[in-house]
Amino acid sequence: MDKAYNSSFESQIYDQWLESGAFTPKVPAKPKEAKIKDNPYSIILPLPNANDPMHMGHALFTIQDILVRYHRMCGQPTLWLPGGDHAGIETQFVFEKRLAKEGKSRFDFDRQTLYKMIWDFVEDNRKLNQFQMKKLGFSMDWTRYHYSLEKPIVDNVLVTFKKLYQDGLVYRDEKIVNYCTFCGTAFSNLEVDHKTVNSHLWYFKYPVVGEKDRFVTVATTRPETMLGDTAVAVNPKDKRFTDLKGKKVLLPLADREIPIIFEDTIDIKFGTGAVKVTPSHSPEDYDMAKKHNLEFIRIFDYDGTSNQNVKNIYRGLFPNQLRQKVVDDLTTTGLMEKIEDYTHEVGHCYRCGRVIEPITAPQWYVKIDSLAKPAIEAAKTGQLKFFPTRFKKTYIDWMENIRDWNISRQIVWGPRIPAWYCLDCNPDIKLNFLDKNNNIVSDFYRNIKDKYSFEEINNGLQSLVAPTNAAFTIEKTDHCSKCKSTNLIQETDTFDTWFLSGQWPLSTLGFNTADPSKSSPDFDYFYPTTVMDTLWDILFFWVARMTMFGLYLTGDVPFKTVHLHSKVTDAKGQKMSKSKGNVVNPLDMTEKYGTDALRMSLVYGIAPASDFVVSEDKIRAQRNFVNKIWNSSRFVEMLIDRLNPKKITLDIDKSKLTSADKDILDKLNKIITSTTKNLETYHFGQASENLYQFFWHEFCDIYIENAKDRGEETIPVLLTVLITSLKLLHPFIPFVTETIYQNLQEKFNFKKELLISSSWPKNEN
RNA sequence: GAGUCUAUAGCUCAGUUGGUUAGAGCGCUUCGUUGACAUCGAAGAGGUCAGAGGUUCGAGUCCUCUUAGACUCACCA
Repeated sequence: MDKAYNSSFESQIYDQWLESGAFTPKVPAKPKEAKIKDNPYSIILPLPNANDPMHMGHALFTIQDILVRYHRMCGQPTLWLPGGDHAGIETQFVFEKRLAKEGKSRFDFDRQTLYKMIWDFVEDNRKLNQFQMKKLGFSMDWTRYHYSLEKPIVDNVLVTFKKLYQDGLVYRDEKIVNYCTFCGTAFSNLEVDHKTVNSHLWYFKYPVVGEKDRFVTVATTRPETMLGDTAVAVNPKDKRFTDLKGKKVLLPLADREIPIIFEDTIDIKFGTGAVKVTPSHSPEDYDMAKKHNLEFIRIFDYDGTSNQNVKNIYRGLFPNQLRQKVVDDLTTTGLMEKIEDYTHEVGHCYRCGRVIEPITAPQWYVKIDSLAKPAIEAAKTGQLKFFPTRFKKTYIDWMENIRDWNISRQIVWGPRIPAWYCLDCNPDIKLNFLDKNNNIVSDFYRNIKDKYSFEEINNGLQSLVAPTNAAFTIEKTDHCSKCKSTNLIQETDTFDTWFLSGQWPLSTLGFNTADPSKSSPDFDYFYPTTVMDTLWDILFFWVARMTMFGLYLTGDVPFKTVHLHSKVTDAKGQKMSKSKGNVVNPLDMTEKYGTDALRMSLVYGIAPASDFVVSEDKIRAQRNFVNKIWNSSRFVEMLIDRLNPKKITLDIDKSKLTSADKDILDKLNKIITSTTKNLETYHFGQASENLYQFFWHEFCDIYIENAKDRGEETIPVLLTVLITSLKLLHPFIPFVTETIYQNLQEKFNFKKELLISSSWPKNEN
């Protein structure tokens, strides 16, 4: 053996594991029946974004590898299924940043071309990502790898959409959505970051119609939206306004008359007690408008600028520009009463960081109540378990307050929603496309149908906006069943990524949504999977959605236990992310200290679901531990050589044990028990710490030191403790333990087997 | 506004259902070894376990309050 552990063995060892088939469990002929007897163990990998190079968050998949290696050694058929996610908006955002560097934008391309470009970009990175996971020693079944845009997976997801539609759970509506005008898409509530912003509260006066010198003063944080006001609301109990019943006010700068409405939800104490109502740009106002049947006037377009619904002088401005102009004009006309400092929460785009514009837009929704109900039940009954258990409450709270899910995104990168509109039946569809000369055309179909052929429109299509009353079919047909037109165009909205990844456990295990009886044996054998281990920050995004889909489609949860692990932070306690530029590359650490050292340092001493700071010191300390294991093994070999025994055996003669022997064997049995228990209960930090202590300070410092003065009768105990320790340590530090194990087999002619496939030790007492 | 979590050695953190002198890594002091060990070993300094009260034979561990910080969720102008 070499004098020090050398991580250059790693790739060779990994290949051995791969070739042995240890990563690929066999599914028996009758999976449903065999399942009960075999007790298979399965984990679906939280699919990394295919465009993402490895970061420390991915390195935490080590936790799953530990679980998988442990259960495999326990003799269970074990599956760890890897994958890659196209990651809709995330990937398109990254790609658009690259375009911007070349001075281009998404508007320079039709959607087919843009899609192809992003596809190629992802393909280049996808292989890298797989290579990196292998480097970290992850014992995933690569024969079952899936990518989220594989045709069968997408097809299955489209079938789910149709099923939801047929069950009356999909609808279109034009509600207020969280719209990012920069990213050009709507987002779900989860994708909005609320940030505290120092701003102002503007007080300005609306003249009461028919009453000279009488005004209603409103207080607002968004003066610019006043151009879209369609009412002023006051509390019916507010005596200051009771005499205004049935009156109207004149909206300044717009010269429209708008009603005064009475609404219980208005806080009498806030501001002036009178609120301007802008139904198209404020969620609360939207609700009020629906209730009171008010007019909707949308003054901002989806590109973020003010539109034709405002006077010419206010047109074409971004919200902050318009704000300045409105405030100026109100001031010069003497209607501005006062401006106060005010701090409040404003929604920002989680992706690009810009202010979210609440805006009415037609979108696709999934009715969520009937899906959430069984998912709540599953958590309450324990069909779905959480670790740490406190997340059960978080999960249930969120589920109980859930709102309908906006599943449409106005981006290119992802499967398009399978709905087709007949343009001739729906001439009010707005089309954005590049004509054959690459000029952007943006107009309603009715205005352009004579100018452009359907082919020209469809080929250069960027996006369309169909009114909510537009008729559509969810099957692609040759011609419209009503008017026989062949000008059928597919919805350009794509699915929220989580709509697709929410079905990941089903898709990857071969569940057949159209005909469940035709699902693959993998599904019958491994579903529901055993554990879902993931970062708690996607509990709602992903875990909740998977649970709902799983229960809706199969009647069963997709996984029995949700294990939520800690996030990796930098030295300052900040979450590592590419945008912050504080990413520590785990692969650099493996180069420097070896994969095992990195893996061990990731779990050593961590508490479940608490933050975890990566430090090089810690990795270095574990490197020393790995080296200690290496050298003590080497020394055991040397000791045995020196003793030159007649026969080398692992059989322990209990009648001849010294007190040192008894002591170490007793401690070995204890560490077997505690490690097993700790792994079963997800106490990886404790397990690794105990093993570290045992191996180094009990076995090396005491027993091996003692063995230096003994004869060959020490050999069985020496080797038993060493080999058993290797097995216990294997899930944590697979490479060094496997290397030593094979070395010992070679040297002493033991039976040949891979440590990865050896059996988990049992307490002999 | 609602909720969750954290507060233990100079630093980063463990401490699983309450039970003998509270632990690890790094750092620090002294000595030894350099014939297994990227050194390693032996010994040691360093903590009123945020503060106050309570439950208990017994609390870092359970309960209440206070203080400080972190995070999550949220359509209040």
